[in-house]
This record gives sequence, C-alpha cells and structure tokens, in this order.
Amino acid sequence: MPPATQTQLAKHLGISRSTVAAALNPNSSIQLSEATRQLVLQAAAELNYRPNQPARLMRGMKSGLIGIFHFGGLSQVAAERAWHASRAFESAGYRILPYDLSWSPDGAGTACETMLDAGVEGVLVAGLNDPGSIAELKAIQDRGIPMVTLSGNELKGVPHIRGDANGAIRQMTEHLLRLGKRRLLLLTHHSAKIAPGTYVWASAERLKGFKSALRSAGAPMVDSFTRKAGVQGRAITSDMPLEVFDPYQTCRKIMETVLEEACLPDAVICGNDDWAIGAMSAIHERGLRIPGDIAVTGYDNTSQGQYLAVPLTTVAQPSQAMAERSVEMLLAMIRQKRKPKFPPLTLFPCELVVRQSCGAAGA
Amino acid sequence: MPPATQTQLAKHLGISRSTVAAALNPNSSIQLSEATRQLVLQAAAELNYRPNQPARLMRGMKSGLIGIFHFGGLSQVAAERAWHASRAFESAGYRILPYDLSWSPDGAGTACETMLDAGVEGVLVAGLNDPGSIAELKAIQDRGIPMVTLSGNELKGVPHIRGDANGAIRQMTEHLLRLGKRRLLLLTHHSAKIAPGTYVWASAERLKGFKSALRSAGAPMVDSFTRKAGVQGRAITSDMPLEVFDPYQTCRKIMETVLEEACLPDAVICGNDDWAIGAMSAIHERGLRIPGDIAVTGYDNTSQGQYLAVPLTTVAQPSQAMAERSVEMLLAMIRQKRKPKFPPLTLFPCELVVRQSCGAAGA
DNA sequence: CTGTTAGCGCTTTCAC
DNA sequence: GTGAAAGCGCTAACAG
Repeated sequence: MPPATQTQLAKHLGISRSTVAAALNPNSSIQLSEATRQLVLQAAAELNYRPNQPARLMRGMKSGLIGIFHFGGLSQVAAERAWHASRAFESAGYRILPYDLSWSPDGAGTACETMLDAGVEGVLVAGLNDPGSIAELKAIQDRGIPMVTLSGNELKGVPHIRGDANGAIRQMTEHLLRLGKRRLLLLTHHSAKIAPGTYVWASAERLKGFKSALRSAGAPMVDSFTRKAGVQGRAITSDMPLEVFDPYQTCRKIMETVLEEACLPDAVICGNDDWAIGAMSAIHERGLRIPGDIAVTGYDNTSQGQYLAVPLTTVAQPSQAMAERSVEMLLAMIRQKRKPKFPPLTLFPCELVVRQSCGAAGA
Repeated sequence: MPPATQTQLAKHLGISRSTVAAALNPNSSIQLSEATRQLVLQAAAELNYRPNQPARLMRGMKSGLIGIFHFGGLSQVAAERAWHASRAFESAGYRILPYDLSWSPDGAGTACETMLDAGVEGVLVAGLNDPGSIAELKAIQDRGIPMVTLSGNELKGVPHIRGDANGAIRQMTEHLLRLGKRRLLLLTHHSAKIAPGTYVWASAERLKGFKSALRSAGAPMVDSFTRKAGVQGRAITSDMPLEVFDPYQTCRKIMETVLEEACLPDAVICGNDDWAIGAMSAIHERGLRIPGDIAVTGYDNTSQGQYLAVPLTTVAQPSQAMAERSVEMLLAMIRQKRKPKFPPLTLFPCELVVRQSCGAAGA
C-alpha cells in the first residue's frame, strides 16, 4: 500500500512528470493552467499521492523538521519547556521531532543519528543533563546544524538559555533568614560521571546564591551544624546516581542520613521539587513537623507542590518565555545564512512561590 | 560540513564506487579482499563518511526504525511502558523514534507523517488516550505498517495489550469491603470528546469490576450516599477536560464537590494515582483524615505514592512484561510476511499494592 | 575480485 | 504552457 508516485499520476493522466511536479509544488517556477493543476490535484487525492520525503531530501530540499532533545519526560519543567517550544516551532511552520533521552541509557548517540537521518534543520536541546549525552551532540554541531541549549548542561559554542538559579536561591535563602531560620541546609546534585571541565551550573549556581545570601548575613558555612548561636549555612552536593522512575528517592536517602546527626537543620533548600518531596517524606517519617521543626523548599514549581499535605514553597521559572526565546534564536540561526551572533548565555529571572512549607505566616 | 559520500571515497582511493559500497556493506553479495576492505573503511573514517539514510530508503532498504507513540510523558506508567519497550526494541537491533503526543494538541496527524517520512517499519502505540489522535493512526495502518496498541485506547484490527482493570478494581473493592468500608465511591474519567462507538475500557472496565464486587456483596449502586445501614456503591465518571500539566486538579475538584454533600463516602477508589493525590488533597483541606474518615486508593503504583504523607494503596501493572509482550508481537508482525494472527486482546493481571491510605492494619 | 549500469522519487533546467 | 533529461547517494545485478 505505498502511496502513488508522481510518475504514476502522470501516467494515469497521460501527461508528463514535470507537469505533475509543477502542479503539486505551489512555489514552482513554472506556471500552468488552473485546469490542469486541479486535474492533477484531484488525481493525487484519488490515487492517494503522498510526497516521498526521502526523495525530496535527496534533492536537497529542506525537511521543515526541528529536533527537540529533552531529558526526563517525567519532570514537569522539562515537559513544559518542550511543550512551549513545540507550540512555538509549529506556529512558525515547522514540524518537530521530539526525542526523550531519558529512554536512552546509552546516551544520545543513536538519537543523534536518527535526527540526522531525518534531516532536521535545527536542534533544540531542552534540559539535557546527562554527562555522556551532551558530548555526543557534537556530531550534530559538527554538521553545522544550528543548535540552542535550553536549561540542562551547556555545550561549547552553542547559545544557552536558563533560569537565574543563583538569584533565585539567594532570594530563597534571604526569605528563610527573614523568617528566622538559623541552620540552613542546601541540597543539590552533581553527577559524579560528569566530564571534567564541564560547568555544572545547576549545583554551582545554587551554591553561589546560597553562599552569597549567607555572606551578606554574616553567617559562616559549616560542615555540620552546631548548637552555637547565630546563623549557619551548610551545603551537601550529592553525586548519587538518580533513579529514572523515582526522582524522590535520592533526596530522601540524603535527608535520612542528615536526620541522624546530633544537630538538625531548621530549613532545607532542595535543588528541585522532587527532592523536596523526598526530603519531606524522610522528615515526616522521623515524626518531625514541616515547617515547624524543619522548613523545606523546592525549585521548579511543579503542580505536585500544591497537593502536598504541606504545600510547597518553591521557585517558578518563566518556562514559556524561556522556551519561546530559545525557539526565536534557533529559527534565526536557521534562516540566516550568516550565523547571527547570540550571547552565549541568556539568563531569565525566577520568582519565589511562597506556600506553607517554608513557614511563612502569610502563606 | 555534510559527510563524505561513497563516490567521494571512491575518487579519493582511485577505485570504483561499487567496491566502496561492497566494503561498507557487511552483507553484500560481493566479496573482496580484506586489504581493500580495510582501506575503504579507513578512508571512510578519515573522510567522515556517513551513510545517507534518505538514499538508502529510496533504494527500498529497511530503516530499522520503530515508532513509539505515547501520550502523557508526565505519567509515570506511560513512561515506564515506553522505557521498557524501547529497551526491548533496541536489544532486538532496532532504533526507536519516540513521539510524545501530549505535545500535539492538534492530534497525531503531523506526528504520523513524520513517522511515515522517517520510514518506520512498525509502530507501537503506547498509552494513547486522546480521542482524535487514535483515528489519525489509520494513516499508518492503511499503509500496511504493523501496529500494536499497548494500554490506551484500542484501534480496530490492531492487537491490543492492557492490564486487567476489571479484575484489579474488583479486588480493590473486595479489599475495602473486607476492611469494613460501607460507602464506596469510584472515580473515573471518560472524555466527552471521545468518538461514539469507541469502547473506553479504562472507565468501563473499572466500573465493571466495581459493580461485580458490590453485587457479590449484595450491595446496591446508588446515585448519592444515604445513612442507611449496609454497603452502598456509587460511581462518578467525569468528562471534565484534563489539564496537561496538572493531572491532580480534576479529581480534586470532583472530590471537593462530593465533600459538600450530606453523606460522605468512607472509601474512594480513584482511576489512577494522580487522581488519588488530588482527592487526598481535597480531603485534607476539609480537615478530614485519611484513612480514618475516608480511605483513598489509586491505580498505577507510581513512585509518588510512597512519598505521600499517607502512603498510597494502589494497583501495580506488570509494565515491563506488558511492554515486552507488545514488542514481541510487533517484531513478529514485522518479520513475518504473512501476518501472524495475534489475539485482538491480551490481558495482564494486576496486583494490589497495600499501603496505608486504605486503612489496612497490616500496612 | 572489480567496474559499469540502472533506477528508487523527486526537483530543476532547458528546450520545444 | 509542456516534455525530456539530469542527478541527489545509494544498492543490486550484471559483466569483465
């Protein structure tokens, strides 16, 4: 049941192939009578004609396809980014080839080949954090295919767009200090398998913001909390492997260990909402109260946060604006022959979403 | 930077194209000396040769690609199905083209075209529930491309695999009855936009199981609960539109309405875990206790269920086995010229996962 | 073992 | 307006 070809249409109608081609191709250089055009179009519909993409690609035609890599379909922010980007590409007349890399434990290798084979004109890398995969994207970059990275890790020579994690965590820390918290714990992740030299901003920038707020408050960073008076800050950057289908687990384990120590934090700033949920679970299990005993905050403003027993204070990124900006950039790069110069880094400010888990009175 | 072609390799080496082709093609009918083979292979690596997929496709070669449609990347079961299916396809030597339809509000139309253009040899429809999309898959079916549906809606003439929701909900209902629950409420969803004549098994089968358990217990189905003694069953099938990024919302709203009634249920059986979380949130908001005042159960055994303030009793499907079975079927259909006859429906039994939200003592 | 040739479906250029 | 012909990169069938 393969669809009819132009040759078949031509034979069927008793005309030449190029006439058929011209009729089927709206912006053909060659003009023909409306009558024949309609004749061809009608026959095409009847005989179930369908343009053969491989053949067009071989002729050097554009595919109209944009590849979207993302990582972690389960993560709501990742999904939102991809969603908004998809909408934007589609309204610009492109089709998308979405590829969820969380299903490719062996990295992005085959995924890149599939994209290349499909003839993508540009690639949006939306939230790729896997250390191995990011390197494999070079295959696409080397082919001269425009690329933009949106959140996730950076790739040298590729414009990068992300939320201002530094500023957000600084704000969050200041917020908790204002609420009277004194022993603040920051929990982030930094894969042990990451390629050396890679800047893992997700953990590094959060740490910067945390430290900067504490510094302004004149508080020291410690390795473990003490009962001394005054504010103390502490950061744990885990390199435990993450479970694909249980994003809560890692932080729960970390928190369980922390809760066995002599002096506990009274506020825990988690790197994302899933981690916050894991931390909360460990805290509840221990019979402690949130936010009474320990405040917990997240990052990403996923919908779950609103449905927890103690609604989650978190950080909201402007996902839509970020996605749309990245699409604009990518399309500009595709359309202009001379590569437009975009800044290597575009930062979007984020907002605190104050609910109850931080212990704010007004929540 | 397009990769080198075979012609370029041949020119570079001063040999004929077909020699190059034979060297590059392991199972070529033509044998050549190891020396020349190596020579070609080395040159291929040096000049960055990469087979041109469109050209091979045009020669009628197999793509080695399997399309996977899924719906709801945010849903963990959907992701698990896709994950296990991907693994299975890959270990069978196929590459996959994953396409998340939750990003295509306009249906599966363009997605189908992209798949067709890429030359997929088979398509696995994993958990597609969207009413419009399912019809559009006919485009693929009509092309004679093997297809299997895994969970989600059925498609006429396509083998379908799913969990035994009927049996699972019957078990769940019996379990709650055994725990002494008397006013049982079943909450399911059934899109209003569904094409007439479509069997929406997800809600229908759950309802069957629910009714069958109640019938065995001699309990009537009611439209609203009363204070009369004895067991009563009630079912609400909502057709509210679902929010892509907030799967909890719908059931929360339903539950809020229910909680305003005079006589409340003492057990709520939700169609999936997300709904259970939404229901729990409404119940907590109201100041009621789970499971003390109202027991709540879910379906799907997503990881979240373990991290809730009251861990969720739910139903676990054998996702991996189901995914692998569907892969086996699809591959058999692809490999055998004469279509193997598979049963139109393959049912997998599910298991209760008893935690605390149902009020079981042993939990 | 190697080289030549044909042709997959399409677009484009050039003659009629 | 229409037709003929070339060629994208590849494979397969054949001849040398």
